[in-house]
Order: sequence, then structure tokens, then C-alpha cells
Amino acid sequence: MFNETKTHEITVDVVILTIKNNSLRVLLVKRTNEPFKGRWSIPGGFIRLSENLDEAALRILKEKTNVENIYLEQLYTFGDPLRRTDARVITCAYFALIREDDVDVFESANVDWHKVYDLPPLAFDHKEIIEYSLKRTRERLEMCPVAYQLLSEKFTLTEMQKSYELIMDKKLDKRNFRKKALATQGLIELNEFSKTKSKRPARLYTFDKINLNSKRAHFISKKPKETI
Amino acid sequence: MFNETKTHEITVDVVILTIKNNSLRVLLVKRTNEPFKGRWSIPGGFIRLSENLDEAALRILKEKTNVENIYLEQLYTFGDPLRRTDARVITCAYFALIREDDVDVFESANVDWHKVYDLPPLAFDHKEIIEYSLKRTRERLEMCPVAYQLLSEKFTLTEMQKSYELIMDKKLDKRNFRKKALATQGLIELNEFSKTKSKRPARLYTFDKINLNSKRAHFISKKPKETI
DNA sequence: GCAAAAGTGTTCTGTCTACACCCATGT
DNA sequence: ACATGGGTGTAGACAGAACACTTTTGC
Repeated sequence: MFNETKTHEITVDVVILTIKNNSLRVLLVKRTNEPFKGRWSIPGGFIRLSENLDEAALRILKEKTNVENIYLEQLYTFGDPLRRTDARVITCAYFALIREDDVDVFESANVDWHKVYDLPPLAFDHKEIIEYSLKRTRERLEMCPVAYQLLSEKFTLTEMQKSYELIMDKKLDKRNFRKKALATQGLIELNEFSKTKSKRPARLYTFDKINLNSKRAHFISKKPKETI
Repeated sequence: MFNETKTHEITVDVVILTIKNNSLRVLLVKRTNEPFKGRWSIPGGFIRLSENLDEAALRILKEKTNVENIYLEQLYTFGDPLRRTDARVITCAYFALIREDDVDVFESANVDWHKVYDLPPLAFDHKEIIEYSLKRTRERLEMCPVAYQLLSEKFTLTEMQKSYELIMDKKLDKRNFRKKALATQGLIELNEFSKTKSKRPARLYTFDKINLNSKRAHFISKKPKETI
């Protein structure tokens, strides 16, 4: 078998999602080089020899947002020979959920948050990658409350519901939502209330930090479910 | 940023699962080169410049088993710098489910089926990759009847149940299984019966071939389920 | 007639869904 | 006193789990 591998390159790209100004947004950077110079793209970079893939993704995330210790998951590896016109680049895509107020984005004309449901033209196959990350985020949300990664440390149930609605892109029933939310492992009811003007204060909740990197084990359906 | 990427290599490895002799088995090849010369490993290879990743996985599958048109899914990309001692090789792992009788494996001392629940020592991180593929196969099975990929074209419900039990690694209740199986989209009841000796013949079923590459859309829970 | 596997229903329990009104606060 | 969002419960439908006996066949 002949070895055609020498000219392959591999990168890591990271779809960084947050909620900002009441919409779900993705961090995009404007390309400064051809091809697609001037187009928006998701941040990415090469993998250092000393890094594993997760570490490369975390580094790229930190470079762009100065955020660490967040929800990050490998998404899929995209390797179509035609996905880039300049070279054969295989990319291992990740997605991350971060809180807006943890972020220290150096926002500029070249780095900005864009609404995921209203994207500008993107470079390469980056639209496909973002759409896939949304699909996956929804799947995760059906299993475990990853959405708390998008919320401030203390949040109201209404805020939590809003984040679910933004990700699922549909309205949820308030009473059903709260019933299930309150039954969620790791949700902690605080004796604190939001102070808002002109309306009843809402109780604040927080999430047990132990869950952060616990592989989400206890969110997966508790009940041994018979299969088929 | 300095470019350390030049010496990375990327391969595709394929976990090929089948049911043979009443157990779930994976196709392994014995390594002929160092490192891990003589150890069993999952089949893999480099990606050609003209191929996308799926095509590379299909090619490797066909090289080993002469099987085409089967269930194949990208699993995960493994890129720990220490996963190989000889070089920095990132591998995009796939898994495939095939029917034993479709296979044309040139079985030899260097290629053989091994029980997934009783594996020999494996090269690199291949044990981890196989375990991850089992986990994923179980998740798939909870969504859609991928197990029919392991069965002959015509099968009895008992055979189908056996394949589920082998993958899930637990006993299932016969009546509950059959109730759900019969409610499955795509299952077709035939007017044919197995001819076995010394016992009551069992009705044969088959699966609607339209589903083969239909992305499994209609197996995913039919009911719009409210999330959280 | 017996061994071996095929085939068949019901009850219970828990979860999902739909749905409408009162409460606490600031102005 | 009113506007605003916060907070609450119940009934019906559906799906999963547990569970044991009869039927058909070859020998």
C-alpha cells in the first residue's frame, strides 16, 4: 500500500457557545488569510506534539476567551478532501459551553459573537460543524443539564428555562419544566432571591460543582431501562 | 505560533463487530511490525488524499472482510501523544456491524475473530477503543434496531433477542422484547418459518432495506418529547 | 408422551403532557 | 391598584417492568 499520508494536516476547531443578549451565540473569528480571507470561521489551530486533542481544544479555547475548566466535548472529525481548497486538512471538532460573564473575549472587528440561528457566510464547512454541535448539544441536554454551563453561578429557574428554550429552539411548559428541574441531581436551592425591579423576586439556584467533570454519570437515566 | 504539526500522522481504525458462535466478536489482526509486534490490534490504515474519512474506513473494512454497504459509524478520534510509542499518530476510530455470513475473512493465524468480552492483550489503546465502541453500540441500540445488521436477512425474534442480549450483556424479558420488537418501524413479518429439528418452527422476520442508510431518522423516538 | 423452544396478556408503576390561576413585589 | 413575572397541582395517556402458562414440533 502506498503511503499518501505525508501531506495531510490535522487541526482542532472549537465551536464555542454562550448565551448573550438573550440569544444563543457562537464565537467566530474573521479569517486573515486566503482562502476565505475576510470570512467568519470557528476558531481552530494545529495540535502540538505534546498535547492530546482535548488539551489542544482547551488551549484554543483559552487563547480566544481566557476561559478554563468548562464543558468541552469532542464532536466529530471532518475530513472531506474537498472541505478546504488549499490543502488536505482534517479537523477534529470540539464544542464548548461557556458563561458569558466568565469570558474575556478581546472583541474586535475580527472576533465576535454571532447568533447561531442567524449566521453570516462561513468559511469551509464551518456551518455544518456548528449545526452538528447544536444537534449534539440538544442530545446532551436530553440526558443531563449541561445548560447550567451557560448560566451564571446563581440563576433562577426562569433563566434556566430560557437557556433550554434557546438551545432546543422551542417553547417549554413552565410547570413541567420546573417539576423536572427540581428533580435534577445536583441542583441546589438557595435561600437567596433575585432582586429585580417591579416584580416578585425569584428564588436562586446553583449547581453542585462536583458534577463539573464527573463525566455526567449520574445524569444518565437512573433507572435500568430495558432495551430495544 | 510555531508549527509543530509536520510529524503528526493520522490513521483510521475500524472496530468490526459480528456475532459468531453465539458470542459478540471483534476482528483483530496480529501486528507484524514493532512496536507491539505479534500483538492483536484492530485493523487500520492511512487515509488516501482522495478519500474522506468514511471512505477510508469502508476501504479498510473491505480489505479485511470483503463486505460493503454495512452499518459504519465514526466513533471518536484518539490522539493522546503517548498512545503510540513510535510516532505521534492520531487515529479516527470507526465501528462497523456486520453479518457473519456476509463476511469473507481470510482467516489465518494473523486475522481472527475474538470475543469482545474476553480479549487478548491488545496493541496501543485498542482495548479502550473497543470498549468505547461497545458503549456506543449500546446507545445506538436504545435508539434504533441496529442489531439487525448482525443478523441474517431472515431471522427469528429469538435470534434478534439473542443479539440484543449479547450487545447489552444482559438477559431481556421475552414477552417485553417481542412486544417492542413487533412495534419497531421497518420490521416485516414473513410467512416463512425456521426449520429446526425437534422443536416448534419459529416465524421469520426481515428488515425493510430502505432503512439501511436512512440515517435512522424514524427510529428516533417518534413522540416530541419535552426536554430537561 | 416428552423434550425443547415458540408464542402470548395483564397489571402495576412511573413519567410525560396539557392546562389556568393566585402571589409578591415596585411603582 | 395595577403591571410584571414568580410560583403552584392534577388528571389522562403512555411506556416500561414483572411475571407463567399453553402450543407446536420431532423424536
